[in-house]
Amino acid sequence: MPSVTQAVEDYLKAIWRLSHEGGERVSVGDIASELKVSAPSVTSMVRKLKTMRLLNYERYGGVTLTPRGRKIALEIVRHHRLWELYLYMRLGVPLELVDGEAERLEHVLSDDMEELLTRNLGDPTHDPHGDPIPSKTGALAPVEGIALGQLETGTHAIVARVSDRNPEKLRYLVSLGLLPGARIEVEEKAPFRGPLTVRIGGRRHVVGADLANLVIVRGAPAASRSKGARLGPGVPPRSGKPRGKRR
Amino acid sequence: MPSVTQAVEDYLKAIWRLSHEGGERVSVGDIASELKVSAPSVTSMVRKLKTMRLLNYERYGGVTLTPRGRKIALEIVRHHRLWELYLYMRLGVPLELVDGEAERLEHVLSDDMEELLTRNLGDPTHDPHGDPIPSKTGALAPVEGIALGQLETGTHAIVARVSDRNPEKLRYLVSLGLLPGARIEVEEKAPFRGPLTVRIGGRRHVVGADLANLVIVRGAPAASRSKGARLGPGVPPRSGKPRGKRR
DNA sequence: CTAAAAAGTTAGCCATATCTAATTCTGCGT
DNA sequence: ACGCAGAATTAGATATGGCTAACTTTTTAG
Ligand SMILES: [Mn+2]
Ligand SMILES: [Mn+2]
Ligand SMILES: [Mn+2]
Ligand SMILES: [Mn+2]
Repeated sequence: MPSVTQAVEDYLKAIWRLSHEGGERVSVGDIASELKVSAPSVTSMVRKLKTMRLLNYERYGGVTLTPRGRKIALEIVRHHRLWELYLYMRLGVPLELVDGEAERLEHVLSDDMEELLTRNLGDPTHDPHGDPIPSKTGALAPVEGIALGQLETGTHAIVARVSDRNPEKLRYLVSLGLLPGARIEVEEKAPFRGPLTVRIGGRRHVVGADLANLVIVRGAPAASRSKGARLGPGVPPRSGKPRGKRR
Repeated sequence: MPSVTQAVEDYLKAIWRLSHEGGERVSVGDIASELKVSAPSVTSMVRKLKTMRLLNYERYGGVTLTPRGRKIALEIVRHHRLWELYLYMRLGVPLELVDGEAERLEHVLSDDMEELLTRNLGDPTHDPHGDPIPSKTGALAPVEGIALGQLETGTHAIVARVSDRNPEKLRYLVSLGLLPGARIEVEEKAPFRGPLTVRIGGRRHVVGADLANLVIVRGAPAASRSKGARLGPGVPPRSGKPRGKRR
């Protein structure tokens, strides 16, 4: 009987993320901090979601998503990441702002619009932070790679993903040029979780361990020419025609 | 103390429209039908808006917007029309669908995004139906022109505006090519609110009086070169024209 | 093994926004 | 001038989602 409101969508998405994509059990307290609401609010919502058969829940026992709940969560994640990419590529919204904007837009995306967005972006697979975009059917590519902080001195790599949980930190990472597609080399790594000296596009930067662990990298594909270079915003701000005529 | 929620925004926008852009008094009943809610809902909302000093209201006396209320209404109208134009021009959303989409998106547009949208569209002055877009400061160009139904036989004109109140009718008008920028000629007008025979881009159509009054036209600027031709979507959305291909 | 601490739940409120049914105004027609 | 029909308001209820304070269960540490 109850309907899928914006609050319901945000809860399901939060639980999906906290359970590391839908598997593990999630505690009431974690949901509360993730969504910045009180624990009683979570208990009450979680009981409602149970009656809607969107998650499994026993008192004092944490929650897991049902297939139906996961389906809705993935749909919202898809909306979120499509909007992020669109805003970044086509409207030139700064990377550290796209998450906040998408947080509201994700609840406002009709099927028609989703289709148009998808086509306009050429069936994209990843959002501008490097997170995979769930397919319409709910398939989700795995996030491959390891944390920058794990790399040894001398390693070359390409940034695959940057966490967007903290806009401040993301802003700083962006200012270093440490974003998806960037080629990097670890010039030095101090021991005991020490900072890394990283070469990024000509410049050298020292990056603390905490920050370095927000960045996921994958091995550089030999020293060939830039293949995986994710393009920045393609916004020639008032160019009439969106390039490719879709077939 | 109460805040400007989505409901508040929709009420203010409705009142603004019903009062013909903010002047005349509006009755509770009219607001109720416009928003498709019950009269008691309106009474209660209107009392709240009064405490927020967004409108003037006395029991049994109808309402008018205060300057603060009008300011918010215009901001939402601006959002609405910017989104409409953006969706139409850049994403290829069919004209008869943009209003519905914008109805939700209008509540989700940060200042940053509004700025980007505006720039991307080149400081537009009119939405795709031909309605003026309020400026950031609240200035609004007047709607000039007369209803198509008023024209006499033999008149040439250019469509300035098409009402979007009814998606079905709009869809039909679009199929006739009767949209902003179109050059037309009234070939014949039957008396007593009779239908018009109109030449639109090569083709001849018969348009009933009711429909004809949804279309506002202005005089054709001599028979010079097409100046006012409002461009269609910059997106060749997989077909030439936004021929709505509903599922 | 047991007693705090931490986590979670229940109880009771509040705010927002709607509705139906009952009541009260207002303004019009006779 | 008055009564009545229609418009508007009041009364009372429902649904959603959030909060604090108080209580209960589980977990952890000594
Ligand atoms: Mn993201
Ligand atoms: Mn959200
Ligand atoms: Mn419109
Ligand atoms: Mn709206």
